[in-house]
Amino acid sequence: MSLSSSIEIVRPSYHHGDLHQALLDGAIDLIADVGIDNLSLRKLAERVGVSRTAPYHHFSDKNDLLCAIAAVDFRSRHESAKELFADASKTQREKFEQHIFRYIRFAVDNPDRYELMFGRSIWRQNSSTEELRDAAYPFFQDTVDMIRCWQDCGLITGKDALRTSQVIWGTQHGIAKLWIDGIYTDREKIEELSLCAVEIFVSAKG
Amino acid sequence: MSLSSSIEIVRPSYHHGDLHQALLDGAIDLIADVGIDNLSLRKLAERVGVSRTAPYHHFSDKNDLLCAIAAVDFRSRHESAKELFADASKTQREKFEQHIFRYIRFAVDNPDRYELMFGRSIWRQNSSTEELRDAAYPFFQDTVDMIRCWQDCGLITGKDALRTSQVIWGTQHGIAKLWIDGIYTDREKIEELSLCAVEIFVSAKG
DNA sequence: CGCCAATTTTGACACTGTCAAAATGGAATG
DNA sequence: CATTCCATTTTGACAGTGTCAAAATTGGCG
Repeated sequence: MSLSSSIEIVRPSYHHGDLHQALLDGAIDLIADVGIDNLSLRKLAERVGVSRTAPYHHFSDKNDLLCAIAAVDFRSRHESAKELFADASKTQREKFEQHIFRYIRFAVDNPDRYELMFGRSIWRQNSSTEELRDAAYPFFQDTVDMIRCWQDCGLITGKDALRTSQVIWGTQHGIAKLWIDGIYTDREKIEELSLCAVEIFVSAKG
Repeated sequence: MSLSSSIEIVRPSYHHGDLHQALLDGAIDLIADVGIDNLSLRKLAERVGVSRTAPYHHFSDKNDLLCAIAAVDFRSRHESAKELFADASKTQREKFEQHIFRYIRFAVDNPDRYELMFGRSIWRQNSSTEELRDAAYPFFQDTVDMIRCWQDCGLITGKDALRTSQVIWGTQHGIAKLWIDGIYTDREKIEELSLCAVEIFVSAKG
């Protein structure tokens, strides 16, 4: 309302500039450094320059923080998928192939972030935050709609849109997970593997 | 060598009867009780009736113990798969469907055991034990051979045996993981989902 | 200025995996 | 039988974790 308020940067919090955001940024940095398994709230607090328990006034517990980080990536993936689907310069077949490739490539290139997004810790037994679900479910829903469209135009099998979509999602997820968890080790062959999957789904029109 | 030795039960260890085996058995019990995430060596030691650090003389660390438990299940799954494949009373199509169904059903019915077998903790960054690899790799290899056979008899697509096998494995693993990790929640539809996957792979013969 | 409430810190607790050193007890040897 | 030996087990300890309760700080508002 005063003159100064229109110039000053808004400070949603008091002592720290914006500890909430700083924690999210710091967490992503820290995960990149030490991996998702070695992420601890204490290390994060130290990196941000704050005491051990300060984060608990912005996130109810560790799970809450993890959900918030994952939500950021879900929104980003959703945007990427929508952008791909709206690209008029590509054929439907190219879009479907890219859909499969991008998903797996993101997971393989960002194993810790993917592990967080789809790992059991944030989803198991109703521990998912409302914010997380609000970010993830529309992403899932839009993916089903995309698959349905590719069925309607005869690119892939048309028996049941939801089930087919879930099978394809499972395939992407499974390939990504097997590599991330270190069971399947041959990274150079991931693209070849993705292509094999695409061909199976495209050829399955009966 | 003496008379008594032929009657007495063999005791491979000294103080405890067979702590090594008791730890393996106790761990499986404990996992069933508290879940894989809440399994701790201290709780395990207490349940077996031994002090905190006793297990360290039979397993070099926690990872070593986890690998040993997983190895037991890998051998068991391998036997089950071989038995199915050798069943002469079933058609190849029935065997393939059962192959998919059994895998996913085992995972869904024993989420903690499956999580241990295929979770990142025991496979990531060369932390897998030689015993674990000796149990798991032959299982993987035989699975590829089975898929190759189903390709040869024209049941499923025949482009590349190894890649196709990996895609199918990925699909099974992905569906199982999405359910276990709590992302896909509808358990009653798991069978329907499995069947949808089977039909896609079977119809994909081009 | 002084109060208030949001924010942060300090202290503490129970729990984890794991190392080092001490204790134990069965087995072999004299 | 007594003694020594060594695998086995225990005790003690340490660093690290998530998280709660209470105290302290700090900025905004009346």
